[in-house]
Amino acid sequence: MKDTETTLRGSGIQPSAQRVAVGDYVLHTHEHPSADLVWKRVRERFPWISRATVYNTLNLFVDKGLLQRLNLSEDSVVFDPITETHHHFIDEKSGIIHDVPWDRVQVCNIESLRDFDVHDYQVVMRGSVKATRRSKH
Amino acid sequence: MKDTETTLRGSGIQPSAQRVAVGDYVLHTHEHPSADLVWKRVRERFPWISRATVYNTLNLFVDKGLLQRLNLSEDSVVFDPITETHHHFIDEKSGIIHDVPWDRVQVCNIESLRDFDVHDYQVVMRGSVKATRRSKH
DNA sequence: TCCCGATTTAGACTTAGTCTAAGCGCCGTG
DNA sequence: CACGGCGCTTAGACTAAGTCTAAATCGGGA
Repeated sequence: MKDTETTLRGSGIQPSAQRVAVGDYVLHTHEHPSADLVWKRVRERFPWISRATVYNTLNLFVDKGLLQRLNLSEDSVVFDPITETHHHFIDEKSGIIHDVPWDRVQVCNIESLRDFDVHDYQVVMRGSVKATRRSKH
Repeated sequence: MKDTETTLRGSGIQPSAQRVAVGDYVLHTHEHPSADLVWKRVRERFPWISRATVYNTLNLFVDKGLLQRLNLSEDSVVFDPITETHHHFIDEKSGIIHDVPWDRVQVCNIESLRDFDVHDYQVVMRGSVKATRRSKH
């Protein structure tokens, strides 16, 4: 796992103890945490960190392109480290979000839309996880 | 435009003056309103309606399948009358959501996902609206 | 008409997130 | 080493969106 401090510098972010603590967790997780979950996770190691700092840091990471803010399911805004583009599948029962690799589905005719200049897109799927599915962790 | 009262009965909802007022607006709009915008619009005709009633009614409509709750863009939960499935395009500048007809783009290989049972999906696009676009209204 | 369950209401409460003002810490300079 | 300044962090107040509660009201069937 790449050194978080290096990653931050590479994106023009001045590292600090708090920012590295947030980055250590949120830039390497697959659990699609909400902002408050990030706060909780980071406090496990840095109990003194404040809520405002976590929010500021997450917003900073989003601005600098290290993190993506996702608004996929009800009642939750969620963060996802940016590695490569991918799709999302939401388990309707649990609300858990799974990543779907970019090349597993294809979207056609995006470029034929006359009215829109599409910079970015993804497929959002909802449904249930098949019983045979093994846990990803 | 189909009679709102009939639509409500058809979905097993007991009509009331307030519910019809909310339905008259929200079941026929294309402006993808937030809950508070619905409240504002409905109050233009029924100034005495309360916030709680609007929220209750919207939730009821969602439960009964008349309305879809969309979480597409930052800081907004938005309602969309359910007519037929369609995709969404979000103007990155204004945040305005546009409907994209279902057959304008195609998604392939959804059924090849071994781990998931997909009940429902859509393509969410972001970008800018081309200058030549005529207003839809 | 009366009654009972369903609906509506105002406002308190909760939750997620932002803002503000003060304090702290780190770094370069003299 | 002391100083000064800027940027980071902090606690807590504030805001906005939405839910909950308890009381009042409505409306349809016996």
